Amino acid sequence: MAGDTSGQTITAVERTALVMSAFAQADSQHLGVTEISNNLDISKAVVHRILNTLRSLDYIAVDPATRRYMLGPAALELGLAFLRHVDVRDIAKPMLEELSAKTEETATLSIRSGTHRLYIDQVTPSREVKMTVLLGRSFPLHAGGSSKAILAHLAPEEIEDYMSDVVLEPLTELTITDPDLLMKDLARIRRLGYASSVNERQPGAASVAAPVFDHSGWPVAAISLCGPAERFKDKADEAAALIVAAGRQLSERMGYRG
Amino acid sequence: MAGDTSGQTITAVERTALVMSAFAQADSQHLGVTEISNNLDISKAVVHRILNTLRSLDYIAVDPATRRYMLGPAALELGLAFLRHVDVRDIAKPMLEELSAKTEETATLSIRSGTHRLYIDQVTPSREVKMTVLLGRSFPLHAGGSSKAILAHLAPEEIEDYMSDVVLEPLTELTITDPDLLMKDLARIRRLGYASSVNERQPGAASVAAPVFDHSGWPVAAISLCGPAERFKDKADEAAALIVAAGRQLSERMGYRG
DNA sequence: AATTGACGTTCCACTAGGCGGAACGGGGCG
DNA sequence: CGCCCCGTTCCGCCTAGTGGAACGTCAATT
Repeated sequence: MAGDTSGQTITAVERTALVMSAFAQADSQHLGVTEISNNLDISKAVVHRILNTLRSLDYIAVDPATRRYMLGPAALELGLAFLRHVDVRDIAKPMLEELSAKTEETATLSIRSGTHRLYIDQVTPSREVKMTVLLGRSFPLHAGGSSKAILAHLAPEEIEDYMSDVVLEPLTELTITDPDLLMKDLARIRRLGYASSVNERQPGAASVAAPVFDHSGWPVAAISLCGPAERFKDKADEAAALIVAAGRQLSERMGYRG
Repeated sequence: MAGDTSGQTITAVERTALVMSAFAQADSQHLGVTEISNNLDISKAVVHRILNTLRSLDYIAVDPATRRYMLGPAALELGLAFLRHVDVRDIAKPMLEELSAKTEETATLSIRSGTHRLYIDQVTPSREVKMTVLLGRSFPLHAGGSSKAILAHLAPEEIEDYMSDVVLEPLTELTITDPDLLMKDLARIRRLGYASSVNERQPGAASVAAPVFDHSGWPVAAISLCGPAERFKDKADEAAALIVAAGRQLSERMGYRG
C-alpha cells in the first residue's frame, strides 16, 4: 500500500530515504556502513556516500572515534517542523490529560504513517507502576489497540492490500498473526467503535483505543488508554466508554462530520 | 561546522536534504514545486521527482486538492528517533576523554534532577594525584561549578523559586550562601559562558563548568573539568576555554540551536 | 467565453554523474 | 604478530539522472 510507484522517482533519493528510516527504526543509535549496506542491500560505497552527504548537512552525525553514524540535529528539526504544522497533537493534549486523570492510566496519541503507526504524544499518571510508551517508535498496523483501531477503518481495499502485502509478524506471543482472526477482530472493532488489546504488542500491557478521523473521513490517528494488564482489565469497560467519546470529539475537532 | 565538503558526496542526495530543510525552515507548511525550485535553484523537474520519491516513503505528503507539498509522518519519526536516541552520556563520553587527555585533569558530566544535579559520568587522568567524583551522588544547584552552570541558565522564575524555596546550605566553608552574592555570580556565569568554583563544594577542589542545553533550550546537564585546587588554578583559563567549547558542541549535538 | 498566465507534470535525447567490485589503510582482538 | 573486519577511496563502465521544452489543468482576468 505504501510506496506508490506513480510518477517519476530517483533511486538515489529513495535509497537516501531508506537509509534514514533505518536510523529511525533502529533500536540503537549507532549504525555502521556495513550494517546498513547488508540490511538494505545497497553497496557499501553508496551507503557511505549517502551518509557522507547527509552528514555535511547535519542530518547525520558521525562519531569520529568509533566511525559509526547516528541521526543529527537536522533530523530533529524536521520532526519539530512537522509537529509545528500538525494540530492533532495540540487539540488532543488536554483530552489526553483528562483521560489520564480520570483513569489514572496512560493516555496516548498515535498517527498513521503508511503501514505503521507511531506514538506522537502521551500523558502518564502519577503512580509508581504505570506504562510509558516510546514516542516516535513505530509499530505495524496489526499489533496493538491503536494500530487495529486505525486499520479497521481504512478502506476495504487498503485492508486487503495490507493483509496480502505485509507479513503479520508477531511482536509478542499474543499478536494476531492469522488473517482470518484479524479480519474478525477488525469487524468487531468497527461494530463496537473501539479496539482492545491485551499483550498483543507489549507483554504485560493492555489497552483500549479509538480511531480519529480527519475532515475527509480517513483514520489518521488513534487515541488510547493503556496500562499494566492485570489492573487494567478491571476498568477496561469504563476506559472503553471514555476512549470512544474522546475519539469522537477529537475527530469532530479535526473537521470530521460523521 | 556545517557543510564540510570532505569525502565523496552525491548531488541528488544533497539536493534532497536541501529540499527537506526547505520544509523544516518554511513558515507555512505548504510548499509548491516552483517555489522550491526558485529558492534552491534546482530545476522544477528535479524538485518534482525528489518530492515524488519522498512521498512514496511518507517523508512528504501531498494535498491532492491544492497539489502542494508538506512534510509527512516519516519526518516526525525521524525527529522523535533522534530524541529517543540522544543520550547525553554517550555523546559526551568521547568529549570527556578528550578534555581529560588535553588537561590531564578530571572531566565530569552531570545532569539536573529537580533542585539538584548529579554526576553521571567522569574520565580521570592517569596521574597519582587526581580528583574522582562519586557517580550518582547529588548536590544542590547552588554549590559547585556544574551546579551553578545549570542554575544560571534556568528561567528567571525558576531561579527565584530556588532562592526562596531552598535554604542555601553550605557544603564547605566557601559555599555561597548569600542570595545576593549568588545572583551576582550567576550573572557573571551567564556573561562568561562558564562557571568556576574553588572549594565551594569540596575542600581542596576547583572546577570550571559549562551548561548543556537540550533541543528546547533548557540546561539539562553540565560538563566540567576539575582538579586539586592548587595546581588547577594555573590552568583555569585554558580549561575554561575548553569547557565552553565542549558545552557548546554537546548542546548542538543534543539538538540545541543557539 | 475566450485568454492569459502560472502551476505541476511528463517527455526525450544527452551525457554527467553515480555505480559497485576491488583495493587500500587502520583499528581491535586473539 | 597476524588476522579479520570495518570504513573509505579508486576507477572504468554505462545506467540513470538531468533540464529545457512541451503539455494539461486550473483560476483569475478581460
